[in-house]
Amino acid sequence: MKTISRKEEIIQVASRLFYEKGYKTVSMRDIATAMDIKAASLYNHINGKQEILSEIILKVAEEFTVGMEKVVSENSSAIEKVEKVIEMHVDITVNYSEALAALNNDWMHLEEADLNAFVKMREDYEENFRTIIKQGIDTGEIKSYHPEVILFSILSTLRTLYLWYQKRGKVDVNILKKDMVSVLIKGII
Amino acid sequence: MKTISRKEEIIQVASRLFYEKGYKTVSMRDIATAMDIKAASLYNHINGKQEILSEIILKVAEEFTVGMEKVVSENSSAIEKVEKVIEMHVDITVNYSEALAALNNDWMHLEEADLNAFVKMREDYEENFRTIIKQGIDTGEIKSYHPEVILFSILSTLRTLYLWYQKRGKVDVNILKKDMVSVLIKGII
DNA sequence: AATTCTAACTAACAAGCGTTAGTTTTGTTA
DNA sequence: TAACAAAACTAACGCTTGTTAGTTAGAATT
Repeated sequence: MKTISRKEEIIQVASRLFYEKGYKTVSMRDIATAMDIKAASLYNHINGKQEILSEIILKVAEEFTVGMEKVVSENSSAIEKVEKVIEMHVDITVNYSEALAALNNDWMHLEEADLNAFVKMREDYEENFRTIIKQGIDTGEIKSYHPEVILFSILSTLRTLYLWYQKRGKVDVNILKKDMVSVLIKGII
Repeated sequence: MKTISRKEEIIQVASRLFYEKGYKTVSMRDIATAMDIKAASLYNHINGKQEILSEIILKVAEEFTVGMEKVVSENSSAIEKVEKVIEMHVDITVNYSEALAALNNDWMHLEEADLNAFVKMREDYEENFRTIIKQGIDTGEIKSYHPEVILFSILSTLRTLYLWYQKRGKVDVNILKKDMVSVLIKGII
C-alpha cells in the first residue's frame, strides 16, 4: 500500500491544472483551492511554483532520456530501434499524460539551471533519434528521404499523442502501440 | 505600395511575442515596449488584449476553414484531396508561422463567443478531414488502418510544422510541400 | 489662422500575483 | 498528559497586471 506524500499530491494536482490551462494561467491559489487548503499552506511542502514545474518536467524528461539510452545501446536493427522508441513514447504517454502538457508547452518557463538541463536533454534525445534514422537509411532499411523530415514527422506525432490519448477515452496500451508502430513505420520502409 | 495600419502593426508585434513566450506571459507593456510606445497608447488602436488574441487566431482559423471547404468541394480522389490539404497547411504555415503558435497554444484563452466559434471551426475541420480519409479507405485508395489514427498522425505533423519551419531557416516552399506529401502519404497508401 | 483629428503621453485604479511571517490547530510520540 | 512535529491558518508585503481618464503635441483639413 503505497501512500502518496503531500508534496506528490500537490504536484499531481498542479499537473492536472497545468494540463488544462497552462503554467502561467494557474495560480498558487488555484492549486490550493483544488486541494481545499489556502495558498500559503502549500509552502509547508514545496519551495515555490518554480519547483512544482521543474519536478513535473524533469522527472518525465529523465524517463525519456533513460529510455532512449536503453534503446540506443541495444544490438538491433534501426527499424527495431524506431519501434522501441515508439513503444517507449506510448508507455510514457500513458503513465504521464498530464505531465506531458507541461513538458511540451511550459518548459520555457523553467529558470536558468533547469532550463539548460532540459534543453540539453531534449537536444541529446533528438540527436540520438536522428542517428538511428540515418543508420537505417545507410543500411537500406529506411527509405532515403531527408532524415530531418522523417525525424520531424514521427516526433511530432509522438509528442502530441498525449492530447489524443486523453480525448479518446484512454485506449488499450498494446493496441495503441501496434497502431502507432504500423502507421509511423510503414510509411518509411 | 500597401501600407500597414498601426493596428495591424500591433497584431504583428504581438504575434511575434506570443510565439516566443505565450499569450499569458506577454504583457501589454511588453507589446508597447517592443513598439517604443507606452502601454496606454495601444488602446488608441485596439480595444484590449483579448481583441489582439482573437484577431490573430480567428484570421488564420478562417484560412483553414476556407481552404478545407475548397478541397472538399473538389471533384477528385481521396488521395488527391489529402495532398491538397497537406499543401494548404504548408502554405498557411509559411505565411502565418507566428500566428500559428497562438492558434495552437493559446486558443483556450479566447473568451466565450470567440472560443465557441474557434472550437466549432476546429471540429468541422477535423470532421471534413476524417470524411476524406474514410472515403479513401472505402475506395481502397488508403490502407484500412483505424481512420482516427491516420487522421491524428497526419494532423499532428501538420500542426507542429510551424515550429520546424522556423527552426530550419525557412526552406523553399515547393520542396517542403513535396517532402511533406511524400512522407505523410507514402505510409498510408 | 483656426479647427479637428490622430496618436502619443502621464498618472492612477483595482485586482491578482507569488511569497513571507507569525500563529493556531491537529495528530503522534515520550 | 505533556511535549513535539506537521500542516493548516490569517494577514500582509511588494510587484505586476489590464485598463481608464484626462492631457498634450503635431499633422491635416477647413
